[in-house]
Amino acid sequence: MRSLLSTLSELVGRAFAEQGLDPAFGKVSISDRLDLCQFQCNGALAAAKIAQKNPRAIADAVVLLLRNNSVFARVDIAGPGFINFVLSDKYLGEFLGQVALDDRCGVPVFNSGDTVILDYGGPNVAKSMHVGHLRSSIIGDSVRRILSFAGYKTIGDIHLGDWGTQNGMVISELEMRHPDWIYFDKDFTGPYPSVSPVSMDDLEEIYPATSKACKEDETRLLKAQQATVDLQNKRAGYYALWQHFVTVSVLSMKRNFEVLNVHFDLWKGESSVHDLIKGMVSDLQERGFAVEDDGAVVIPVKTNEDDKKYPPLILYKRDGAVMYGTTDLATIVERVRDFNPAKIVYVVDQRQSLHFEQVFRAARLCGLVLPATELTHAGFGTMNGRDGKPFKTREGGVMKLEDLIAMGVQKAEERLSEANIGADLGEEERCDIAMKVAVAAIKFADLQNDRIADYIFDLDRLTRFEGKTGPYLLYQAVRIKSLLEKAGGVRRGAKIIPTEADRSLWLLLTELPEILGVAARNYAPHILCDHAFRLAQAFSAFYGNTHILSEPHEEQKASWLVLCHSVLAQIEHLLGLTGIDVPEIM
RNA sequence: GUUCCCGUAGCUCAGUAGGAUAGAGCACAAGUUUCCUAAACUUGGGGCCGCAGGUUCAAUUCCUGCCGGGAACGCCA
Repeated sequence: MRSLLSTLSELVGRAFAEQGLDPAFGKVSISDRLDLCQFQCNGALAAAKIAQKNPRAIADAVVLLLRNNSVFARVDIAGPGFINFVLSDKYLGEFLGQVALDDRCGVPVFNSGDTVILDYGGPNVAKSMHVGHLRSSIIGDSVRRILSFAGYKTIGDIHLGDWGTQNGMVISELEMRHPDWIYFDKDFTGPYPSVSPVSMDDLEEIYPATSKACKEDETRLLKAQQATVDLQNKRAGYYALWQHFVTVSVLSMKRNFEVLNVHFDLWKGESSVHDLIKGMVSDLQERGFAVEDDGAVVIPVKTNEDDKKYPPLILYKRDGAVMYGTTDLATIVERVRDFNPAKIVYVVDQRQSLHFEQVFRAARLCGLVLPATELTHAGFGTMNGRDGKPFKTREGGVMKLEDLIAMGVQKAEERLSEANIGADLGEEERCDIAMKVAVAAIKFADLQNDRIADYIFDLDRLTRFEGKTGPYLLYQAVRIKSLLEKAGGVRRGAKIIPTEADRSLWLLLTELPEILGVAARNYAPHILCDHAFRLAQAFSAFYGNTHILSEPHEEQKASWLVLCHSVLAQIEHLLGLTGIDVPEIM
């Protein structure tokens, strides 16, 4: 169904058109002055210059055409030419009646199925997931849900970091520790054992150790780089060992992502495109885009359109290894070939903006994508500690994701016991509720921030349950669920009667389509978080001074129950788009 | 040095293609529970929207410069 604002804008636009003005001037928005009106149109001010008329004169003419329309209870002019609208309760009630019956909460489909590929998550093989991986996963997952709801066909790809130097580091470290392993016997022809010789715990110890060693010792680093080249050339033992790293790491990742309710359609990685690289590079060399420079093969990406200085994108290092720019470019080739996407959106740390600028420029320069294909780096800011530096635990390390979640769960469990909620439930169900509360707290605390800005990671804030938090929203939703259950359900199609007590809340329910449009256009989940909170807060105020179940007038009670139902539906929908589940009780 | 991002209340942050009186949470002060879940609600104090110009009928929002903070800048990802 159409949104209220677009319907009103069209109506007002026609009034502008009748004066020979662009109907776009009729754009209606939510009022900034709710004390004066519900909706406003500022078009008369903008039109004044073009029409060479006084804005009030234009507004007067528009108002004259609209004043007797039954949609409005009031249309008037304020200040220099703002046109203010108050809807008739009859129209508002009828419109909201349709919203209440709509399973999309009144949100139209914005797009008829263009394919969008979302690249997010991107954890590295052989490293454990820490809080730093949180943002990419949950922002990306939310953007995927938003675009999917908007009508796009979405494909979420985790794009594992599985082909880089860290693998060579770990392999060479293992070779030094266990030279007798058959993986390092060049004469061994296989098959290799099916069980991994290393566990995730082993890898968590090995990677930091080898990483440190490589930083301190150049010959150690050379060894790691050589192992990387050998791996990329698929030396049998190394490749078999690497496959174990991937299996073990992916298993651990899946556990984390399941808890976070983060979903991927594809579990591809940098290594997935390895076989495409050789052909792609030689093609680019033949066409003159890729050139040799200082022993490496690069694509100069500086264009003449601007005088910005960009380093070239490196395809092959001097030692013959490929880099993530190479795999990212090849991945574009693969995605275009397999899915012909309208957009590819990368939800990756903002600090990589230069890298993506290089990759995107290279892709366009070499004609690897159609000009109309959107390539976007939807970057996100760094999680900093209180000192403004990237977050570290007190011990100086990074906090593991599992530990963070466990802290939240423990706090939620304490809360349940204190309030004696769910005492009659089984251990498993109580655990499920605590998990949902903890995940809501963590996700909401992160997602409510504008994606691009750095933000202060505060443990207390991530596990806080009061105020503008995930648990607050869950709590409001749960309260409504409980109330609806006590009321014995909602009468579908019940007449909606706006009153002083609830009108502002009803009006809030008309805003969802535009909110979603903004969130989808800007890849901005925080817009949804903010709106869900506003809804919950407005509902809570209403709930506080209105006793619904004891209302004697049946018509009024039925209208309020529709209100409760609609608020719940929208909150659940908004939370669903951020990947937050609402429990039945809490 | 070059480029990018950020600067809004004591703190953490919103402000959705420029609009009328800039909002929320936390913290602080005072209140609310014989009644639908107090993880709640109500009320209060708190702001040269970093600074200076410019564009505009209108700038927290767009442009330029400066100041302050962060980041990236060829063989890590």
